[in-house]
Amino acid sequence: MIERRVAELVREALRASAGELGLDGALPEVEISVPKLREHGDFSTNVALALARRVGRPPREVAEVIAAHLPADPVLARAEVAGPGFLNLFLTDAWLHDALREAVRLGPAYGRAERLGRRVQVEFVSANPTGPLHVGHARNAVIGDAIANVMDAAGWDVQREYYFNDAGRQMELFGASVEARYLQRFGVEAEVPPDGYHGAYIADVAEAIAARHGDALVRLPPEERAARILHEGSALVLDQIKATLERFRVRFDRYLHERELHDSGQVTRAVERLREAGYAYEADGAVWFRATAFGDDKDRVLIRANGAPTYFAADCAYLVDKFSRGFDRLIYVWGADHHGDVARLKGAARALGYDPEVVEIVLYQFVTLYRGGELVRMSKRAGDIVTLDELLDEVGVDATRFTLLSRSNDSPIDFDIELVKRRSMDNPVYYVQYGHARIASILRHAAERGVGLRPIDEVDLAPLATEAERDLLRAIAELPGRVLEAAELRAPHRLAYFAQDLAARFHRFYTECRVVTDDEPLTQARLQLAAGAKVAIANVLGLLGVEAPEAMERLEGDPSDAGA
RNA sequence: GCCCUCGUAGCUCAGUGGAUAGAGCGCCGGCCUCCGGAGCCGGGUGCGCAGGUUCGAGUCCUGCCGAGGGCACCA
Repeated sequence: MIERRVAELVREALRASAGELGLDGALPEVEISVPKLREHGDFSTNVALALARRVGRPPREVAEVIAAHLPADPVLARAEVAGPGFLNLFLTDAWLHDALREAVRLGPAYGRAERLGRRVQVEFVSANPTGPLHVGHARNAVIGDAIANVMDAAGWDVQREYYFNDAGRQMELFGASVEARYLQRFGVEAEVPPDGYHGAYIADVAEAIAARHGDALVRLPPEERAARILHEGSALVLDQIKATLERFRVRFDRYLHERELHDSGQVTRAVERLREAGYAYEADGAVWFRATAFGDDKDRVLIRANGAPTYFAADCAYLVDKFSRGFDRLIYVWGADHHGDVARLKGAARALGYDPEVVEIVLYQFVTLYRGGELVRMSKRAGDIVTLDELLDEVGVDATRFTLLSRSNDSPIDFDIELVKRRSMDNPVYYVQYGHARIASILRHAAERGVGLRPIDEVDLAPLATEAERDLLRAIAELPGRVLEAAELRAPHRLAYFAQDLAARFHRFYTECRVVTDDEPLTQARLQLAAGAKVAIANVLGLLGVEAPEAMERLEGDPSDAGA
């Protein structure tokens, strides 16, 4: 990557000027940034600013010294000292051409870093199997999925995992709710518990069980019946969740059931381990975790007075399980309503003897559904929800994913179904996809005219000289760095913005530069540029889980459609 | 009350301590003999308030104001 090469040049210059600057000890970190203004060069570094105090000389003077020691390099055209002491570097076009060649040659692999040999687990969605997924889960799903994609591209070995909370009170309520509906279906008097689940989907689950067993379960002893229905009901919901996720293009390497942690004794062992470490104690008949030792507001219950372990106890067991699998990073994707649990989870990690820095929580704000400006109220208990499946039926996977990834995790999202459905500029996903389809169209057009893409190493790229062409080249060249950045910051939304930037630069290029002309060398160079842009857009969309179409339907009322 | 997140253009939002803070939407005006006009070009207004750290603060720290969320032997 070009930034690395530039940074190395600057480091060499630093080494060479160390004597003159009276610089002893370690060299400072060299940061390379892309200036906002063209006049400030292709890349810029602030080392001189950072170094000025240390060597006791004015920053501009330091920058001059470093500039004078920059090694000669075919990629480096010139360096300028500017502003308070920036060192601005102007490169030859060779680096832009190299980037384009790489994009075209590598295709789908362009922007993928070398393997780091580091392992990360991303645990996300992890919704209870008590009902269908909705938009809130959808945001969790796309954030986790995109972070996994992006970290994979950045060189991490990623494992995606879903944790089913299929034990505990909520599941019992779910089971009791399904059971009531099942019994009602066969004319047996039964009530859904007041704090149970009242949605229509509960009746659907009951119906599915009835379809399988008829009224056979009615005659079972109550305890056995409850267990059967809970088990089968949650399995049915789970299958439905998996199907929805599949459709949403979210895949997992592993599903872990909380039940297993209990049945295998891992929960008991984890609590025991906390006790041995001196971080668990008994009081009021319950077993407590000394969370206050780690900055939490209060101590937390591990085992209730009635002997039942809490979810937190299972979380501790899961933590032990995750650490035992040797990950370098453990990422949890949580809704902001769980921020209060962060301290105790990290505390648990420390108490169990692990490095809490390995545990990383990605929090995201809530999604509020609107329809044409009108708030869509949702209550899961009352069963008044718009399911993710319904949402996907109505607005589609691409628009849903892109929209949910187009805000920072910290920003709440107002998801207006009518707006996201619209194929308009309220909806940038189509702008980006259109860019991709347009390039595909150009390439088809060229092919029809008998103009094919030659191997890019045989093509002279020097004809790419206009501002629009160079801007597009730069965007393509920036992609690998953007991917690393998005991965490091766990901020996939940055790629959603970058995708729009890429598309915008392509659209301007398209408007200003005719690709297929009688000028053969120019045509060939521009075709290669278009092909590189296509790769870049496709790869960024791919990381977001959004399709890059070869063609799109023309809009009704599109004037270009009139004569076609 | 305590804790977390957020407050940037009329609206919705970007902006990992750097130079003149950006994009889309909306509004006004231009651009199709030609590869897809779902496009392109031009037009302008803004970092909630007050301190502090720094050569340099939208970004870091403190306080205040405002919005959302969390403070269970619930998830």
